[in-house]
Amino acid sequence: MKTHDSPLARKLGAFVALSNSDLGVLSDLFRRRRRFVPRKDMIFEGQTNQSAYVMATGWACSYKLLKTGERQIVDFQIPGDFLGLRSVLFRTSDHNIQPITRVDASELTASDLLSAFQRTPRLATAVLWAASRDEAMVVEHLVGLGRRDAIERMAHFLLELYARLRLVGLADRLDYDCPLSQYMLADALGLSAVHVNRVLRQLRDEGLCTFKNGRVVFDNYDGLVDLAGFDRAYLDHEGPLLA
Amino acid sequence: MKTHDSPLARKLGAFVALSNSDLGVLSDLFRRRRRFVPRKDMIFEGQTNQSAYVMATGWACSYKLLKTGERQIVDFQIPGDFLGLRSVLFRTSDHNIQPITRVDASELTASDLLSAFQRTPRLATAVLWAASRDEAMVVEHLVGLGRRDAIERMAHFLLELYARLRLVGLADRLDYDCPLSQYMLADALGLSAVHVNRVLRQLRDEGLCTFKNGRVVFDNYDGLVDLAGFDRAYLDHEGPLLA
DNA sequence: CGCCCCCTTGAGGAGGGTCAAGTTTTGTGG
DNA sequence: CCACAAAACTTGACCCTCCTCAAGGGGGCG
Repeated sequence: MKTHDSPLARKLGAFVALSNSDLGVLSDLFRRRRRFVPRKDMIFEGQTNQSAYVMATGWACSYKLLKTGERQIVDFQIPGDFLGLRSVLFRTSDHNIQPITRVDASELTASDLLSAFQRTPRLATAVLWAASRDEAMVVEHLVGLGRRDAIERMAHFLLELYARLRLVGLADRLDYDCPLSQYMLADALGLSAVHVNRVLRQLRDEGLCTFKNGRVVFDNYDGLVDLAGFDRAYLDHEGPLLA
Repeated sequence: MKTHDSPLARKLGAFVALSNSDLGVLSDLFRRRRRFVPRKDMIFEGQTNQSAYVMATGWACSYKLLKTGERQIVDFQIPGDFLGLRSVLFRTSDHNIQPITRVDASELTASDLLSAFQRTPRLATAVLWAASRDEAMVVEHLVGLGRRDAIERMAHFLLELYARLRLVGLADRLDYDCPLSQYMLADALGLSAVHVNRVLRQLRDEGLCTFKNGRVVFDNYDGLVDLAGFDRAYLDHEGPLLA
């Protein structure tokens, strides 16, 4: 069955063994497909009674806007990720989500989720695991903004993205496609776009990593890991159910 | 009953109306009291099968350490806050928690929580609200590190703390006791301790706010809100049950 | 063809870091 | 209650990251 190969199934399956009936319940969640176009927000701050989504294809970002008009990107979402999982349980969204590429996503209501959880508690565990991992990524991002300099931040970011994409089968041995502009990287990493450009050039010049024309290539993976102080522990985060 | 006045009951009660039986279930969670001393971590990274706690009195902080030895404080915990709520559902903790003052906290196991939730679903909703608010605070903190300068960051931080303390009855009209050292502020705000000192002096010199000898006093609250671009929306975050 | 977005590079400046030295407050033991 | 040590706070001088401003080039699309 095709949906058993969905990015979400792939991601959850890497940490919790899912039975065929778990997978069946999971694929039921994918019925209401919706499509979104780049640059038109799909969820925005202050909106109430918001749906949540599971990304099937495409990239998106969640962000907040300051009074001054500056933007801080909190996280990027890739296939298999949940969008707005928190806003479905609570009344209003506290952030915006904007597609970066064309996005296909399945819409979920709170009752879809709750009934799926009742049918298979193991799936509930897996979804909680995913939510916990998302939170761990936000915390790691915060640590980077507070205590890493520009080049370490960039290296760490590119490595994290690689690990996430591999998990859903979207990265090859040592490279991946990445539709993010230098402006988006700047807003995610708390830098100016100009400095992002310089940092990328430095990584290239030092033979560590090349990001050009929408593709990231690791020229020296170990060197990059070392520079970034990258430790995958916060991503692997074994699930509570192993069997 | 005394526990009906606990900081946690006070906090949850501000957003979800809790019945007497809800409050009774809640107070059952406070049976196993434990005490911790400053500077000895109560939860640490990598530790498995960790308990969670509800703070009754005292202050603590959650933090991560970089390879280089630098520290980034992710959040502070005050009375009424949960500690390590995530680690109780998942196997290993991804951060450390250290008491700042003497801490009295009630230990909770996963089964304590789940059985309480079964007895009163409204309490489950309230706890989820609290967890969601904690996550919103982490996101707001991330935004500050990425896009606010030092003085805005400090102003925003002091205002957020004030709002949190008021909610549990630990702040007076325009001031509060605060046991945080300038070193801790530095590690939370992504600054050096020296610069924290200068920023505090600037706030004082400009007649906005005075932080001295463990006490924060707002000299010009509105001016500070304006400087910080502070918007309480992410804290108020109305619960899903109003009645 | 022209516009818009994105990338690139240079020059100059500001915010915040580091180092260093001195002062005040807090905590501990006698 | 005092003496002393350890933290915590304060301030100055200097410097480095990263920002801002500015200008130019490439590529995709209506």
